[in-house]
Amino acid sequence: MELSDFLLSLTPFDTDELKDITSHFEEEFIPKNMRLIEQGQVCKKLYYIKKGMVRSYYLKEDGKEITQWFFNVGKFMSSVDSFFQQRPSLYYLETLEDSVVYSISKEKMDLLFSKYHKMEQLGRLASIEMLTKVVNKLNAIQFQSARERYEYMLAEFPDISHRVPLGYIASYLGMTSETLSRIRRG
Amino acid sequence: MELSDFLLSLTPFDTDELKDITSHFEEEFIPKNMRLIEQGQVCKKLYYIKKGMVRSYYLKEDGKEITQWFFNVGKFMSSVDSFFQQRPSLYYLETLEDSVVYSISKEKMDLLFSKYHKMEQLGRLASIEMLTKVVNKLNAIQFQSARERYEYMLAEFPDISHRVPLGYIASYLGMTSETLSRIRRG
DNA sequence: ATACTTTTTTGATTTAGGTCAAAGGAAACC
DNA sequence: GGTTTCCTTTGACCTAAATCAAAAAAGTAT
Repeated sequence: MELSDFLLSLTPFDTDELKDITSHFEEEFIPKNMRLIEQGQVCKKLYYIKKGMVRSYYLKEDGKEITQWFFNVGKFMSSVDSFFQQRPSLYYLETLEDSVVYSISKEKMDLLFSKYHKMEQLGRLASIEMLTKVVNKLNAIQFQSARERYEYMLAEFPDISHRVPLGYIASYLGMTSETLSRIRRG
Repeated sequence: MELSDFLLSLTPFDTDELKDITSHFEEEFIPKNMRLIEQGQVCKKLYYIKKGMVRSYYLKEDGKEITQWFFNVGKFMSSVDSFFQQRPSLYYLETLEDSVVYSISKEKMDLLFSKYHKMEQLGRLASIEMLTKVVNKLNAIQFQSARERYEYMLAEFPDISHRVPLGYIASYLGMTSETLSRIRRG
């Protein structure tokens, strides 16, 4: 989906507004397995994913990677609290495929927020949408068996489940690769 | 904290705006153990907690209550996606103590959102704050031992941890009452 | 205070899923 | 094409936490 269509799906901008807003984004081509931001850095950009896929992850004390979220085509993506509060990111962001994204800096985003009332609305709606999804995952993780969690994943991200390494999905679901492998076997 | 101070802490409203906004809220006194909304109902109000405490919970298939969140004094509280999307709530909301809240209907809230650009901003900031907290909990739950999860709880809600029944906290943390009791023993 | 209900604690037992280790398979690289 | 490295699968074993059950403690109501 094009950025402008995505924006329209959340808030009824008129053509001029849309043109102005999208002009603040920059297109970037990012190859597979590139980091967009490092743990500890302040996240400077918010991204819209035009093509490809991205994950956020962090390292546990023992050095193990924990995948925290998958960001699919047609969504905003960032290390959210790092971007909005401009503090060090707890996560890495990394492309899982060759990707095309539109990026915008915090300064430009703030400018759009203050210029357009509707842009604030969009920000609010997008945040609530994200909040709903995270709460969903939390419920899935909190009291379900490993198998049920995998089924939640299949329902929530059907396309992703077979496009990324098993180990990433396992840690996203709070289980080991071995367990997920056994679940998939049946 | 008074509602107006809370609003000011997020967004710099001027006095007239603040007066108008707070006038749309209604004060309500709600005794302990009252339900503010039922699972399956559309949530009609957003609340600010002036005094007291509230929890959200849902019932698993086997009838067990799972506490999903604790809402403390000085915060907004609602069945968020039910309120904003006006669809059936997945949760109950129930007071844990005699409480005083300020409530506002969806219609009035939408009116304020469209009247004041800054109100949208406030909505966005409050959503992101909530999002950050839920993500925190998710990380705690996803890969930590029962004991570590309890320690997260002590850090995040120090005041709550000893004010509500142990069973509520246990299910909030994704463990049984027995396990939490053993953890507390030492 | 007394009886009744609900919550918490404690102990014994079970089990889902983790850990460790090693073998197959797939990608990536020269 | 053949190494090398990484990823996934499989098996054996172990452990944290669940379940079951029953006693103790704390609340609530009469």
